[in-house]
Amino acid sequence: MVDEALSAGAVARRLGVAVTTLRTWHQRYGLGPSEHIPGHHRRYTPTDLARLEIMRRLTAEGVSPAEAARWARQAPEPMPADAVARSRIRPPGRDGGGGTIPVGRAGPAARGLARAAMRLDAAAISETIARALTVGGVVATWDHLLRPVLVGIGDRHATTGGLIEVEHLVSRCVSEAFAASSRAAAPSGPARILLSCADEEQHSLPLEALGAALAEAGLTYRMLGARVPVAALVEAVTRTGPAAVVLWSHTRATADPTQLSALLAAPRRPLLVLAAGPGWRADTLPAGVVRPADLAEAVSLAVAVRDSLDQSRGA
Amino acid sequence: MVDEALSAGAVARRLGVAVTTLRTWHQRYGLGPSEHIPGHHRRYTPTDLARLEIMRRLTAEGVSPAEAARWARQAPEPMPADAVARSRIRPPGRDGGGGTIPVGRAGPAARGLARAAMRLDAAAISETIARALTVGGVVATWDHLLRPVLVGIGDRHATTGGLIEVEHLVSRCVSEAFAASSRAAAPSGPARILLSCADEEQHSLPLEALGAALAEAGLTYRMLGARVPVAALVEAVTRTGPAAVVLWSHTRATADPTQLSALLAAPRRPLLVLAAGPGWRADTLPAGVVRPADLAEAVSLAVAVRDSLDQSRGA
DNA sequence: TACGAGTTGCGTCGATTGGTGCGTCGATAA
DNA sequence: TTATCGACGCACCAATCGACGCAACTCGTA
Repeated sequence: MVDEALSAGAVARRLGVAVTTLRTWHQRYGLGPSEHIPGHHRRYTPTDLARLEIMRRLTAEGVSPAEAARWARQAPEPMPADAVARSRIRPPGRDGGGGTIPVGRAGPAARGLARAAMRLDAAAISETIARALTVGGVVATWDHLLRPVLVGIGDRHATTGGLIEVEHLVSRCVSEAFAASSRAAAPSGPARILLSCADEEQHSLPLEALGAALAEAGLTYRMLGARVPVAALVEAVTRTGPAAVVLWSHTRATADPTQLSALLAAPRRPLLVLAAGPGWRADTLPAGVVRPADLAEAVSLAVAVRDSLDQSRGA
Repeated sequence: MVDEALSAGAVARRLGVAVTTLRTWHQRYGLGPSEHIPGHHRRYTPTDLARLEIMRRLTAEGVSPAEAARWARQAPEPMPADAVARSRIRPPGRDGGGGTIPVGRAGPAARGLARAAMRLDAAAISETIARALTVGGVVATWDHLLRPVLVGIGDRHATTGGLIEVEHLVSRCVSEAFAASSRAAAPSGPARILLSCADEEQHSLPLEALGAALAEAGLTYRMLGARVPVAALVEAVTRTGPAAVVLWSHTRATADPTQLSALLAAPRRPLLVLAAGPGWRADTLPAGVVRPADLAEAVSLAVAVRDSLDQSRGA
């Protein structure tokens, strides 16, 4: 009594791909039900499903679909994922498809992440990010994995108008991963760095990346989050007296230099004010504000502030 | 005990189906009298009748007959459909206590959390929440600790206009805590529950609480997050075919019943559609939508859907 | 830098399959 | 005598089938 014979639709739903894709995988790669009479409906046994699961996992790791299919086809038992991840060089094989996210030459990991995102596979997304974080650290993960994928999703969303769910899901997973990373390497001591988004700015992911990078570098910080009004920001500065403040602006619309001036004029003026993000324009920044080019520079600036503080205190 | 043995015709008349259909249901789905000698007449006990009632109600709601039969067959005592029907009648509505600052009577932990929040002390906030989660679980923590504090902050913000940075910081810490909690008790298996905010709805914290509670209960879910347009939601539903969908609306402005109707009209209609949050109005909800009163009820409803398989053919 | 070739996911279309409710028929239990 | 039984078959409809094509991404080449 094997009631586990899943239909094509059920399997597609479980994997997160379209039904037509299942058919394509069957006829292109031979990844179909073990017994299938042409013309009749496909009935996937648990074994067939396991094969497809392998296919799903490998593609989520960035392996070319053709290659993944070859592996899945002759896979008597679940294979170690390490061996796969280790072989970074992909055999010649292009990639694409209507529902993919452009990641350029950001590497197979980014490609896999994009695929997992498209099928709303939160588990695979989180796993990929977590692995990248432990292997390459926060800065590298952000620059070479997360940012390309996020930019790709953003571009696609800007042109087609869709993919909003994908964007939200990925953002959430990234946020969670950063939070977990920060928590794992959480240093102690007073927080002397304040991270905040500009007023009306709702993209906080880059700031969270910075926070995770700071935690990784042994720095403590305070994160105010998105959409912080100037009054609230100044209020927080005067109350906590941070050594450095990072203000993130993603677009020009939220990059009001007045906010930076307000920071510089605050009662307890921070040693360092960083205007981070592509929103700021160099020629409109008030004097005394530093504009880091990328995540790495922001981190090194923060580290420098910490060192100078330690030195001045003679600790 | 055997005094009420109904004949096939009586049962058929009571259910509103043909007699032959009863026979069909017996031999196709095993939904027959508990003791039946082949060739003899069927005698339905009240228990058998209850099973058939479940079958009828589920199919009337649009559930696939095979699936409905599976529910009805393996229904010991607590029937999900019963819970569903019962929840239609709203239990005595408990609005979150009309006081100005409800934190006061929410216990010392809430008071301490509020104080840490005013201090912008992220570490203390996170620690308090984490301890509450491990001690009392997700539901209790949400109801007795987090919600009072969040409501209190929200009220303050509504009247004074300040505290935005506090609100953000606490939200972020809560979000992180839920993420960590979900990750710690992360079950495996295909996600059969979809969590999403209504269109334009940007409060996702309650949904994250629900997610954490589901993970705690051993359920997997998919979280779409805030501000999900109807099109994206329907797209995700048709793509992943969840058994249940929870749509959160915090305020009336975001509670458009059209979104629920769109869910019910989706190609692969979910078994259960939950309209969660104070935004929804009971009298405007389309038929077939359940409105849980609180977090605990939402969790129990989701648990009821757990064991459902999505294949439409029985053993 | 631009462009064509190879890859790949998936939408669309007309035809078919398979699940479902129920009517019918000869035989049988009540 | 009547209601029901088991078996068979039919009509309806959603899901799926196979085939085809589109769009988009990558990469090699000019």
